[in-house]
Amino acid sequence: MYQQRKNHFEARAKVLKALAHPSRLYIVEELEKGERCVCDFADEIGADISTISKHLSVLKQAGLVIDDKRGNQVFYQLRVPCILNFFGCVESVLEEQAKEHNALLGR
Amino acid sequence: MYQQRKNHFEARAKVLKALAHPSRLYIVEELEKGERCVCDFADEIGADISTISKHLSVLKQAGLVIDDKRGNQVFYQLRVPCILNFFGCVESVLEEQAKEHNALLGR
DNA sequence: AAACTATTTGGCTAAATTGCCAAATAGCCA
DNA sequence: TGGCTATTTGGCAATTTAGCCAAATAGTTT
Repeated sequence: MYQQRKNHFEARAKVLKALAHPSRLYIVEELEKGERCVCDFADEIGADISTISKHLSVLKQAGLVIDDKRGNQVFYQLRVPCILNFFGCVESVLEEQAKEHNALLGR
Repeated sequence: MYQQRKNHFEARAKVLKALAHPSRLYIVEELEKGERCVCDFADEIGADISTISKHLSVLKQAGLVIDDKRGNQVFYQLRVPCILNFFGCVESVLEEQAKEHNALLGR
């Protein structure tokens, strides 16, 4: 059952891995508001532009964003509109953790 | 805007990272059907039991599963019920990729 | 063409992840 | 107690990832 669908699990994992980085999560959240160019992120995140560019490349490889070069800037936008809902569950995991943490502290 | 919520993005990323592995995705999918013990997975996945145990530990650390020792077995179950919906979006990313791939091949 | 801006790529090091084996731990049963 | 089963932990090598700098590429402007 695992071996037969191994490729499928690997493909899923690749998408999740692309999302599993704080800077990339921020980028995805920002892109939900609309397209952005690379330079928009560099200041906000506080990393080298080449680092941001590589993060965007990871998201692109995973099929999460598409890029569009206009002039000498490259604009990125989300390719799949459902990412935000996607995080509802992640949040509920974090909430459960918070609850338990508080319970352990006797609150 | 990023710096202020950095901790939040890091917490989210941790959860996603825990899910971002083919074997762990399989485990999560199986756990949706009900609790399982460690040994159930070893044969199916074809990895060393210690490897499976470590995967389960990663899921536990991330708050995704809880464990319950009964006798000399340890049973794991999902802690958060929404994980399955969670994958709807991942699937749509994969479908988009497939579409584009076919388009490039002129199908 | 030269200077300038925006982005990507290559190279490097440091850190994290994966998965195996061997050893340790815990519970059960004779 | 001793042996057996199930699971976890420690240690190790191989692979991957992250992020910086420097260099390359592409487009714009003078």
